[in-house]
Amino acid sequence: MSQREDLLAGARRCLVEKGYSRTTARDIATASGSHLASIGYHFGSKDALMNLAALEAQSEWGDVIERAVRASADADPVQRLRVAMTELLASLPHQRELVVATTQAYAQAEFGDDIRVALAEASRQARTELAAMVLGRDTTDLDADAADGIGTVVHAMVVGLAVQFVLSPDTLPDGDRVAAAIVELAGGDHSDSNGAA
Amino acid sequence: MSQREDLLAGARRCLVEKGYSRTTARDIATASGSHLASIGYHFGSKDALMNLAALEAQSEWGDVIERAVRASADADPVQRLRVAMTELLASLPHQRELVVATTQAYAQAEFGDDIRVALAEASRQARTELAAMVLGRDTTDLDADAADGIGTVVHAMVVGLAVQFVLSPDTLPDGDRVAAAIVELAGGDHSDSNGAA
DNA sequence: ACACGATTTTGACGTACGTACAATCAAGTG
DNA sequence: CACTTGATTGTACGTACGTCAAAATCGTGT
Repeated sequence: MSQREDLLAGARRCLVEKGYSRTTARDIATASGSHLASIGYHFGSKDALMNLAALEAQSEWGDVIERAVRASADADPVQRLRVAMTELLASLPHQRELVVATTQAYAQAEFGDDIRVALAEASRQARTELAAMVLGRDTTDLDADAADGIGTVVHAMVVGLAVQFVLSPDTLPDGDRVAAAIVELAGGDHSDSNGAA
Repeated sequence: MSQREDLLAGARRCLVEKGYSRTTARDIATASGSHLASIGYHFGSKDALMNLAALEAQSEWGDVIERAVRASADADPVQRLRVAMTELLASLPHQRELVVATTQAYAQAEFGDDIRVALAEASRQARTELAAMVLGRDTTDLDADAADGIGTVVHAMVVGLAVQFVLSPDTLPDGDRVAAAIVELAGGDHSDSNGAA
């Protein structure tokens, strides 16, 4: 394993354990077993390394979410939302580190053009893919505007639930309830709905 | 205006303009026109001041959201979701500073018990109030579990849209589309729905 | 064996950091 | 006025910071 990879891994660990603001170049060197000056050699600066590590973590989390939501595409269309929310909520505890690192990335977006542009592009792509998956159609087989709406909403749910999870991991309702809440929010006044009421 | 208040205001300005990680005690002193040593006197430490400023901003943003969503309570129940989303999205550009400061607060939650507990409590309360407002009922007149689901979903939408707004302010759909997307997501296959399709 | 580019290691430099402490000031109280 | 209490200011301490230059080491082709 090259020092470059070690440093990226160490930077991510620091991102999760100490946060962006409290991580020093020496922390990364120690956490990665590499040497302080290698940061400058491989990444130019400590901030560049941190941003890269944050982006990498965000990207990985995106992959996890994609897998989780993709599971819903196979489901009965009626159950699709419920499955997607359940999978999403179930994945959060196992991916806490990635979620924390992603919140650190979001917080840096406002102050670094590179990281903001990368996150914006990732967000755009996530919306498209999430929309396609939730609707169970191909990416190309969508009305662009409508898909953007669906993708934005699903992405907002993902990010919003992730933030709430970081703030208070034990107070999130389960997927059934979240799905039911979305239906109710949409004005779904079906007399039966579910058995939880 | 006391130096205490000046420092809080200056800390918030720095939070928005430089971010949590890049703000130094001297930045705050300069931005507030106060003296460096006053930070320790009034707040104990620079981090304590920053956390307080971040929490204050989050709380103010919560008030703004509350006002925006409350406007939907007066609306026709059928239009309620659409009004709430429109008001929410319309408020974002005017509150960009508060939104940015809030993302900074979220990013610190994992690493400071005080700020995490405060944000978790604010989140809990926001869910309850948002649920009551969106449903147009009194806070006490709700099934606790169902309200928690609704509140969680609305809160997730608020936070999720805010994050997307920070990443890319120009790519958010309007309230109509977001509301329509929620309906579609919920399986709302009404043949008419709205004119956007 | 040698050369040479890429990487790793050493060491240190200059600086900017947060905080502590004493001095000073402003108001209130007898 | 003398005294107390709280707020503000001036200053400096010790340290931890990010970065760099140069030396050492490695890898590989010849």
